[in-house]
Amino acid sequence: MNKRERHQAIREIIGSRVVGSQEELRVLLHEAQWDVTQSTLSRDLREMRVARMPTPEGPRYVSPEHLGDGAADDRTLIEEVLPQFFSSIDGVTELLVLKTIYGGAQPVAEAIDDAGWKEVVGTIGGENTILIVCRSPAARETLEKRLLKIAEG
Amino acid sequence: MNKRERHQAIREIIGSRVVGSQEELRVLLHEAQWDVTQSTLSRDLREMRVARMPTPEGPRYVSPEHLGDGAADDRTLIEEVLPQFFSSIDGVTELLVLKTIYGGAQPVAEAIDDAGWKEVVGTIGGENTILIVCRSPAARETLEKRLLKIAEG
DNA sequence: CCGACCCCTGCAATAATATGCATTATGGGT
DNA sequence: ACCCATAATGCATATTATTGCAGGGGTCGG
Repeated sequence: MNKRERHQAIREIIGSRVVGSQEELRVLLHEAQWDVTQSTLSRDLREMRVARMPTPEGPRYVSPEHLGDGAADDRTLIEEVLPQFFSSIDGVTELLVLKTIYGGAQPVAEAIDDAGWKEVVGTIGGENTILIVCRSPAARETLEKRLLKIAEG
Repeated sequence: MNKRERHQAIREIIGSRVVGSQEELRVLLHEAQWDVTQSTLSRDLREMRVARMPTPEGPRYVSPEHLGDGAADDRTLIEEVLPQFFSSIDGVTELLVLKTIYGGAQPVAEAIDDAGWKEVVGTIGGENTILIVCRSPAARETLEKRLLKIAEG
């Protein structure tokens, strides 16, 4: 009887198959050892704000936050985007600040994430500035040189 | 008796106010000189793929393109929002980098702010990454463990 | 003008969801 | 360990949505 875990289970189910009614969901949950009534599911779905969307093939439940997932496109290579957007780079301790032309921060930040470099703890991109958190000051220096090299083409 | 125009009228109504039932929508349409039964509206809403999203204040109809809107509304509880979006966590010194699924950074950052934890100096959220500035490396470790625990449900 | 064939709609029956109330679990505080 | 306050749940039922069916217009080809 753990509501939070059950919510998670519900998300996984409605995210991976077509669920058209709360009764149907109840059966699917039952197969996964969750045993609750339709009433509870009605309340769960409200708390989770799961919407019921009618379609020609019948209604289906959809998590609002997963609706934009279809928009996800192909990954971008850092070698392609950085020379195109690069403006300047600087940093202190384990922080690296990379500036790009306007609008370039997001794609570049994404490309850096995708590169999967071990020196990188994480990146945050605004409009034209990216903050890169590095694992150490030494890692920052390594990364700074690498990015500069890539930026030059 | 023009279905297309009626659909447009429906879009305008549900886009400009809260509509909680088809009967309610029927009355509103009636005030705008559209006279149809609830049955017809059920069919219209299906053709338009208008979803019904339950909320604490009662159900409401939302156009598909606005479906994600309510997701981050007042669900500021970190326990609710983190398991849903969590991807990974890492950090250095007093910086903690939390990664989420795409689009999850904002709501989670907001939830962390709302939690009011003393270890947190501040947060910055991008698209799928949150930078959490902690009060000290020790605070960072404490927070990292706590968030990991919450993320697991 | 007449049918044949649509699509659209209302009506009424059926299916699905939401909720008031009573009961049981859960988490603090002492 | 006990008690209280709060939250979670099931049951029965109210509310809401969906749908099978039949009728009303349109349109097109004869």
